[in-house]
Amino acid sequence: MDTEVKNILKKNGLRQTSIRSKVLEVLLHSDQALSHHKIEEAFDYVDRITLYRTLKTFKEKGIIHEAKDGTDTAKFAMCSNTCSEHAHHDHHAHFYCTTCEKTICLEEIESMQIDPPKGFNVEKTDVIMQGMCIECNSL
Amino acid sequence: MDTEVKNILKKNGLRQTSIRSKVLEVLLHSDQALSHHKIEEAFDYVDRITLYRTLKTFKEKGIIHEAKDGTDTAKFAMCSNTCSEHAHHDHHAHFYCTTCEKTICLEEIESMQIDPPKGFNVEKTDVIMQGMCIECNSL
DNA sequence: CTGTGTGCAAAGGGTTTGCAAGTAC
DNA sequence: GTACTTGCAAACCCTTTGCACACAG
Repeated sequence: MDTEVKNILKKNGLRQTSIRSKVLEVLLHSDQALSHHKIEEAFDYVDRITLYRTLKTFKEKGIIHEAKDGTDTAKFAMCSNTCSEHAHHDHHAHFYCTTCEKTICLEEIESMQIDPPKGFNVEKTDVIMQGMCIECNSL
Repeated sequence: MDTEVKNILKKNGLRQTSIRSKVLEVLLHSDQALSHHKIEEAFDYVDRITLYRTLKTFKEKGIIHEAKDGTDTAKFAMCSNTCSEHAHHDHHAHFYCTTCEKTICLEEIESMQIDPPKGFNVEKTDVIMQGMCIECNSL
């Protein structure tokens, strides 16, 4: 049914299982980065530990990225197509709306554009904004 | 002996206790943001729970700020003098060195300068850089 | 003396590890 | 059939809460 999901798993040498498929479906159709908890809720029931491992596997394969949003729980979102096992490219800012509690990837804000101080080598930059998102603002 | 420590506690209506004084001393004389764990190590022995509460109190009073550095544990550093109970100003970037594992406050990088997308209201922006710090670079 | 601070026990939440049973290929 | 996945139990770490005792003011 969802050939995109199938392809992603195949491309990464992962077996087609109902849990993996469902996790990918949920993330693919989400406009926001989701917590472990939210993903868990999308299932009638899923073993929490298995879900942790699934997410870890996806992260290692470069299928999803873990977004920090300033809250204590990590959020997960699909990587752009250019990501792979050895090259992640989630170099964008993340916005956490304190009203609706959504975590949104801001692809338009390239986090790597910020210059570090002289003498510092930067491998990775995270930009986390908190405030009110465009949807909550227009209510 | 350390009048600065005394003054900070007095100014914030906190009692002079050995734990609080020591925590402040440690943070005042540190060039980096320290984890709960590192602060704990500065003591011969300190009750971990009490230390949590001490840090929480300091944070609420605006004496210290909690820096996120991309690792899973929070780091703590002194606030600038302009911070108070109701107005925090730790609007600077933080650098985590993956070599020496230091977390450094980059006061020169104002995190609030980054513009959010149209329609979004930003209350707080965190910028976290990871890489190699100036000291490790010159070795 | 009074209220703030501390120490200890317990509990809660998130996450990982080990192992046996199940399943994709 | 074989290796990868899953499910369950247990454990680990970080952090918070409750309560009795200790101590700064």
